[in-house]
Amino acid sequence: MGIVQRKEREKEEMRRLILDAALRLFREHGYDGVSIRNIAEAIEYSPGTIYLYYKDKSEIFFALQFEAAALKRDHLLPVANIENPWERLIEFGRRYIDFGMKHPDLYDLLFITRSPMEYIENQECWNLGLATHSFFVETVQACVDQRYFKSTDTDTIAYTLWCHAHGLVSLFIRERMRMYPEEKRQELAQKSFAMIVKMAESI
Amino acid sequence: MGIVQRKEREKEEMRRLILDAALRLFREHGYDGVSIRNIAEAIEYSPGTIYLYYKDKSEIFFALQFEAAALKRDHLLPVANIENPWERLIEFGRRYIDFGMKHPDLYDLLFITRSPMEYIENQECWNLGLATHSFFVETVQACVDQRYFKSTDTDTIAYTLWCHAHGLVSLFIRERMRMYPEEKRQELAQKSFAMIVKMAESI
DNA sequence: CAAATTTGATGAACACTGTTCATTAATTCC
DNA sequence: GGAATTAATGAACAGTGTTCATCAAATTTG
Repeated sequence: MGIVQRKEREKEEMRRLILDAALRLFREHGYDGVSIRNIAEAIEYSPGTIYLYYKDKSEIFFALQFEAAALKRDHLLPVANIENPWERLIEFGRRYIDFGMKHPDLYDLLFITRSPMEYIENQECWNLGLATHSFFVETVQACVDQRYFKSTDTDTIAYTLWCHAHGLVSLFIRERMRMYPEEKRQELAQKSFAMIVKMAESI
Repeated sequence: MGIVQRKEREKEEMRRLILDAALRLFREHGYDGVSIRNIAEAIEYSPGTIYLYYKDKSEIFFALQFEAAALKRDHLLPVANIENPWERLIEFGRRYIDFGMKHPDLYDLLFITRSPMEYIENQECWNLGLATHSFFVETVQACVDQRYFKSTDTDTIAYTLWCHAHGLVSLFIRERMRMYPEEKRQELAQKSFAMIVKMAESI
């Protein structure tokens, strides 16, 4: 009776096929620049078939968003092994920015795109992001506890650092740094990270 | 021979009519959520008429983006009267964030939305933004000249402050602060601004 | 003033979009 | 092998941006 297992596997493969094609196309042309017919054509199936695996276009987007959140968590996970909270915090920041730079499309999906996620909640994805955010705030809290900062306002410190990192990544990937030559942008980003770390030392 | 003037005026009125309707609709439903037919219906004209005044949908977007840039400049303009560069810088930051909070749709248009502006350049709008950005960097330079900072790396200082402000505004208006209760968000934003100012004092 | 010309607005048409669903083909079960 | 279930199809519907021949009104010309 391996049939039901095989069917399950085939269904999973098909969903994988759709997701991979969709991510590639979203990457290249953006959410609105890609049609269900485009995805169907890419995987050599008819448009209607897509709807046997995802109830609509936004559900494909949600699935990708969830994967992005998981990938981001995995990208940040190694940080948890760093004992010293101050070093952990710095490495968290470095890796957060690194993730955004390396996977602009995924970062976009998670923190910038408005597409569908406006009204419907992508609950499981949100929970994943929440966990990562909690870990971040806890790290800041540990720094506060060990007197790495003069201030004891954990939330504001965490939020301020997050603003900087998010601003840095999103200005970068949404092309709002065109006043600086290509090669200067990366350099500025690195120097700015170093600067915010220095600044953080004196909060 | 006032006919040509009247026609010119009528043409301008029609463009105004279209832009006002478009901005209202974009505000409510986003760029992609609004069709040319929606705009046409709102101003009680046929879809084809729109194309007599704007060559395509993206040109309407560009026109709005330009107006947003002008509005932002006007919002920041009073700052130029502040003699002391440090106070000028702080007030610039406050007003920048204030603009983003008060006009999320316009801020979005200028710094987040990707819609068309990807490949085609909105040159005049870009120039306006560039001028504002130059003014900002010059203010930082003035602070550097007068030894308000230990660091002399004007570009990195300016960029770091911009990252924070942009991150703050864009996290806010793209609803990525839902882990904090409604009333806490505004408070966090204010505290964070105060904190970055304090931090800046010790760069 | 009437005729000719220019202008402004129209809405049908084209190729596209997301989505649904009756029909068909393949597979599984008995 | 025949019945029942499942998977895939592609036509159809209502929407999209955009174009364009057509028509009516306004303007210019004779």
